[in-house]
Amino acid sequence: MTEVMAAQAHPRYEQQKLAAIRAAASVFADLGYHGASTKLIAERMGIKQASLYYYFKSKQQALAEVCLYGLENYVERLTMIATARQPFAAQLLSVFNAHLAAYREKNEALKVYNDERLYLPEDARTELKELGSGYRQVLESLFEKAVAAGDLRDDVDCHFAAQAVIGIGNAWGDLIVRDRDLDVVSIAHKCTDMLLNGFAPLPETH
Amino acid sequence: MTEVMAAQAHPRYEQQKLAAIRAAASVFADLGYHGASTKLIAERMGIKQASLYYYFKSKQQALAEVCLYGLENYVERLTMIATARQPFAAQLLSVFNAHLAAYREKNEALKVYNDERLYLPEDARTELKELGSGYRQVLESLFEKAVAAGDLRDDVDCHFAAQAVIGIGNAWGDLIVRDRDLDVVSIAHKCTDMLLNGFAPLPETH
DNA sequence: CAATAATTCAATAGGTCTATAGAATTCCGC
DNA sequence: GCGGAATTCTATAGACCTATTGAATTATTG
Repeated sequence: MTEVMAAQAHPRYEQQKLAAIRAAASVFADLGYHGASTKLIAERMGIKQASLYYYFKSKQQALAEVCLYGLENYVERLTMIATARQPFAAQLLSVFNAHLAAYREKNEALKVYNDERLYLPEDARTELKELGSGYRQVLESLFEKAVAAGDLRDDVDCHFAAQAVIGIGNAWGDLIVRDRDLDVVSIAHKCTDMLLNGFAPLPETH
Repeated sequence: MTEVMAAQAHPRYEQQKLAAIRAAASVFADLGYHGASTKLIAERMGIKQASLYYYFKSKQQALAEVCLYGLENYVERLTMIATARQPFAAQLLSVFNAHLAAYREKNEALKVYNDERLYLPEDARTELKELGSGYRQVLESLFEKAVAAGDLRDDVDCHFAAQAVIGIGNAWGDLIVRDRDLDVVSIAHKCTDMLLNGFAPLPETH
């Protein structure tokens, strides 16, 4: 309700607000929303617990903002990939690369979005839901176009395919977050190859 | 330390202990480990909060037991599938069927194992780790055998493949838990087809 | 540098949670 | 139905957590 938050223009505020979101993302990612304490979030950004409430109205709002932050530019990036004029295989590779790179860069916030958003109240979730299901829909229509263009088998279930891409991406995303040695590019290639060609040997083409 | 727990033989105890594990699994699945309260777990099984401590030494022990319960027979079932004499494609289908069916049957405990086990202390996690990585290893060697037998391309990264199967299975498992209308068998078929043949159209075989 | 605004703080109210202790109740063989 | 064991209960200590309040501090601007 207070317009304090809207009174930006102060660079310090913006900077600290971002630090607060990042700290919250980090703690939520480590301990989960319910396991996290505002004290720890504040400590991780170097202020006292009560000061956090200068940037968040409540712990729940912090979660909502972390989730939004995690999705920032995420759907846009996918849309750009989907509208680029490229062979489908290259697009799919870009999708995996972008998905996995997002985990590596903003890993915590995205992880929080995936794992903790369900603890948000209904109304806060609807805003996210649009963004999130937007992601799946863009992916789905990318597959549909590829089927129409003959780049994919015409019996492909595009809804299934989109879910599968997200599932694989998130599964590897989690592993990537935990193990910094894993190579994003290599994994993206393998995911793409698996989805396109499968693991079965090529039939004899004589 | 107390031997009270070991003094079984009382059918009532076994029955209530199981009910306690199931109630804990249910609440942990809904709210996460940290979001769950012993009060709610007790309520969901129809007793008072303090009575729960007759069955669990602590909330943490409850989590450990739920996770173990979630993995029960899980690796065994996979091992049976892997050692059966069947075509690889049939085995892979069985793997997905078993994985998804496990989610549907004991969905809560398995979900808890996947999502909440990281909140267990080191020592409690090692026991689970053996079981869990056993699962991946059985899967991995199943792929290795298939490669050796020529049922799969010889450039398949079996570690990657095993992780992918688990990732896809868990992703769909989560969806299955939330939407009872989804058809396990149909999804298992699509997963198998995707992994084996990919989505790309078959090359012309003229 | 004075005044004003922005940011951070200490202190705490009020709530919930885990786990324990010991009393009350239920169950069961006899 | 009696007596002891098994199970469940009430009550509560002690810890932690969120959010508020109003004061203290720091930054900014004229």
